[in-house]
Amino acid sequence: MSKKNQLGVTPLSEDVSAWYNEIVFKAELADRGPAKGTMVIRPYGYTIWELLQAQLDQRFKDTGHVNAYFPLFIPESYLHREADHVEGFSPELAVVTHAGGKELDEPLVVRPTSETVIGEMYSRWITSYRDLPVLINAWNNVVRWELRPRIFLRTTEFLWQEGHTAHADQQEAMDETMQMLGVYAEFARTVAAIPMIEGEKTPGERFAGAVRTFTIEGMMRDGKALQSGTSHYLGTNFAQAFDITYTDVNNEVQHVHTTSWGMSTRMIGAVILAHGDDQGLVLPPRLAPIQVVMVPIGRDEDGVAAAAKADELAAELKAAGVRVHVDHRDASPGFKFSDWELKGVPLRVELGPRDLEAGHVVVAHRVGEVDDKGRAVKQQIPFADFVSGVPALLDAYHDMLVERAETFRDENTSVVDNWDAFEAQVATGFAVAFHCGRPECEDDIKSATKATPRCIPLEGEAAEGVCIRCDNPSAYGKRIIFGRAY
RNA sequence: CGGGACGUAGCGCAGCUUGGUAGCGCGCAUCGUUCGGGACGAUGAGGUCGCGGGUUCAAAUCCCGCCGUCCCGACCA
Repeated sequence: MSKKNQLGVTPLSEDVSAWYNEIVFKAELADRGPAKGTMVIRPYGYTIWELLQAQLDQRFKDTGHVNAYFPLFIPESYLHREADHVEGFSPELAVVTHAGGKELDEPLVVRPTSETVIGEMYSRWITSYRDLPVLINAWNNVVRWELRPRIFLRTTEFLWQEGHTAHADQQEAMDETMQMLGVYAEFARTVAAIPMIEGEKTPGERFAGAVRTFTIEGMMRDGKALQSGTSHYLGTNFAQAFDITYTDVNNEVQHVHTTSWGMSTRMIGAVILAHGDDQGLVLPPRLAPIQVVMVPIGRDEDGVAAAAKADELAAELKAAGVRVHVDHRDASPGFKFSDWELKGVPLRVELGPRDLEAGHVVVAHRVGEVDDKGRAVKQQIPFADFVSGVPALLDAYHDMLVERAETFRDENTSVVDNWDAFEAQVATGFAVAFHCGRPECEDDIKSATKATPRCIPLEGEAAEGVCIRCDNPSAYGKRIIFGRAY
């Protein structure tokens, strides 16, 4: 049993798993559903998802994509058309065998991902080079019967978006694959304040049915990696399986080259694990349901006056596009401070009789300088400056979170060239090392250290050496990133 | 599926060894006092002790069976 602080939360440093679960429940992000592995996303958590969705969706639109919706149920036979795909997903399929009171002629699988149905539809829609490219995204839910669920990180049913594009040739499809990887990395940094390592998965970690799989990998507060978005070049694998062909300018029939890319509710888990601390959640401002919380202080007339001023300032902030909330609950200020810290609100504003008289508010940042009691150093800001200054404060806070995460990641990443150093490094962070590229060697490293190749980074100097584990010549032409993963 | 822990009030837990009126803390409700870092007092509501059998005058407690949950591993966005 780990010791808990006064909030009843196990310290992050003590037990990350316990901390994570307690934060998710206490901050009211989500709750467990009645069926194993399912989750209820509560309003506070769902608002984060809506903010994430809106900002990611805008980026898809900006890069020329349109949204559509494809069915939840897929004929089981469809999955079998692409050999690697069915092999990869079969173990985790939920299959409907009975419906409408009788057994179905052909079972239906609940989509684990939609390459197959979408492939089928694309084969009907695409006939000419003039129909290409097809640039469609879908926001939906998928089901994968995972053996060990964890809220947000790996639930049986999860929400995500899956982009599916079809192109005339490899070059264009690869450009799309890389473009969307870049969109994810930019989004993660700009919106979620998480710096990501962009890279390619090794063959052993590739998506079932893909020719090449690219990933963004973030480092969580315990030094573990979280795959936070993927972009796949599928070659003509699905085009061949679903007969997606077009006639080119020379009147020759060609298979299209397809891509798929996705980001899921796991990203909420990434935000929790990348930024949180012993006090609770730390939300990046652009995903925070509440960016500024105002706590009026005082009783009787003082309290009424403070509350009125808080409402007035909040109305001005709201007009300026800030997500602000005034806490009118009948509870002590101290309670409210802790409560909003647990919920990760970036800026807290205190407004009491003394401030009213002086004409300023007291602002505390959720993460920032602390005093000797470990509490946020507060600053006094005149009313007028405050209202006009909040957007800049939030932007600066965002930048600080990015920098903090980046510094943390860099401090916990090391280039290693011998096995002992490798073992020590992956216990607490990322190791950058040579690898021979053999799947058996990857497995061996995993059973010895729990670490897996996270990616072959896009960045990173060309270099050759010997495998960190088996001394065979290195593959990939550069060092690759290893780490323990969620 | 393997290893571990656990199921008692909304939440966290004690009680079980040695069977005998089901408890504590938090939370909740009402009233009063409080209010600048999780305030305090008084009163009160809230339980088929996971489910099914068995032993017994009597089972949360002992016995048998089942179900479920969580954590660690294999799978994975």
